[in-house]
Formats: sequence, structure tokens, C-alpha cells
Amino acid sequence: MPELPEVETIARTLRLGSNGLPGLPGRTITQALVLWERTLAEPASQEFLNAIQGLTIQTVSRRGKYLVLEIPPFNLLIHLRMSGDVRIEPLSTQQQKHDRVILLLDNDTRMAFNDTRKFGRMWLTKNPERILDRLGIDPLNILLQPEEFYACLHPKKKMLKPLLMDQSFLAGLGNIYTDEALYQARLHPTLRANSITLEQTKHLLCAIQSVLTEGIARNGASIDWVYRGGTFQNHFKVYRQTGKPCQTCGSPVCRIIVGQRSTHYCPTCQPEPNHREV
DNA sequence: CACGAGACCTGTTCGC
DNA sequence: TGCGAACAGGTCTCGT
Repeated sequence: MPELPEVETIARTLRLGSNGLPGLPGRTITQALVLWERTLAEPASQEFLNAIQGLTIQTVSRRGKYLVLEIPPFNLLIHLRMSGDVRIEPLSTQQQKHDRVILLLDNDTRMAFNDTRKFGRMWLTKNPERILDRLGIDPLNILLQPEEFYACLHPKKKMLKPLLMDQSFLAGLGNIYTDEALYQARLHPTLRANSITLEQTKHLLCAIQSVLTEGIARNGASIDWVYRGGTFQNHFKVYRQTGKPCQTCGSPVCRIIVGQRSTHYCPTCQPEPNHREV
């Protein structure tokens, strides 16, 4: 589930509250429960429980695919990986099947980190930069201009899709939005970054920002049984549309594996790179 | 350095 | 109907 638009949606929900329950800022943590130890990347659970109890949450934000909760003197970083979700619930809610960490709050609510596949991680740290500084620029940062993006892309020999999904290059794109952005920019996923022009780079940046913005506007994408509330899955042009006609030209959408990830594209609108010219 | 395979996990869906 | 294989939004580590 969680790429930039889904994480942004969850951050907004945690900030503003949901279902009539207030958001997290201003709430004091009365107690924490760790139900799956490995969810805590750091510190170990006993230290985590002792440290976080009694602290007050100040802000909730997002950086790349990380949720960032300011809880002075710490930051709580949360990465949802494949199946994580964070919810605000009444304190009386029954424990859900895949709840991994729960924070009990001072207003009879709780924050639950639920994660079926157990890949998600949390860090309670005084030095969030140590982790967040590894991330590349946020694609929605208004300071990101086509010329600068071109300067970043042009020296890279990697294929476009794995490069765009590299979080140290650009922070926020995952498998869904990368396929959708490359389709909108009419670029084949295996094109080498150093082979695309400034003009193509402008289209690509525009496409990336466009699919992310639409994803956020639709509260993200909900697929299968994981994550709920978003509707962007009803507007995919290529992701998981294998065999269906391209909305632009009618060619059947193709599925290939690139960088061990399922990849969807239109063979006509996104022509194969010509390897003789590389 | 680039790339691929494997690991980490549980659950659903597909093919026989 | 049953059962194993394939597949799923992400990232890290290790080997070539």
C-alpha cells in the first residue's frame, strides 16, 4: 500500500483526527504496548516503553514514505513498508488482529500501528536526521525544477524505473506511482536515465507530480484487503491493468519484471529503448 | 559500481 | 474441493 500519497493521507488523518476523534498533536502518551518486538528498530522495547511514557506529541508530518511524529525530546519515525497502517481509535476498541505497537493517549483514544506482514518499522530517536538525511528530494518539493532534476538524472546510468524508486535519489515513489508516472510521461521503464532529454525530463517531472497529486486528492490507493479509504485504484492507467487496452491507443497493457518488480506499460505509447544507440 | 537473489512476513488468488 | 505456487504497496544485505 503505502507510497507517498498513502503516507501523506495517513499523516493528515493523524494530524486532524478521524471519525470524530481528535488528532494526535497535543496528546500525552500514558502508556505504550509492544506486541511484536521486531517492529521497533530502536530502541529495544523496554527502553522504548520507559522513554515514551508521559511525553506529549507535538506535530505529525511526512518525509518521503516516513511518518514523523515530534515527541520532544524524541522523534518517532514510522515506516509502513508493505502492509502497515496507523489508526486513531477509541480506547475501548478491541485489539485488532495485526496490531504491533499501540500508544494509549490521555483522551481515551489510542494510536495503533497495524501491520499484517510485519515489515514495518519504528524508530524512537533524538537524531532523526541520521535516517532521514539518506533520503533524496521530495518529488512534491516546489523547489524541484526540471533543470535540476535533469542534472540529477543525466549522470545516472540506471534504468529509469529502479532509479525513480531509489529512495536516496527521490523520496516517495513506489511501484504503483512509478508505473503510472512513466506511462503518463510516455517513457519506457527500462530506458537508461542518461539517455533522456531535458524535454523528456520536464514531462517526467510533471507526470510524477501529477500522479502523486491525484493520488493524494483521492486519499491514496486501496488494493486487496490492505488499507482502506482511498480510491485512486479506480483510476490506474497501467498498474495491474495487464492485457487491458491502453486508454490512449488501445494496445494491450504489458507486464514485465524490472528490478524484480512487476512493471506495467503500454508497448506503443512507451516504446522499447533502442539498445544499439546506448 | 551495478545488478540480482534472498531474506523478512502473512494473506489472497490462481492453476491444476 | 484441495493444495501448492505465484504474487503483493518496501527495503536491506550479501554475493558476483
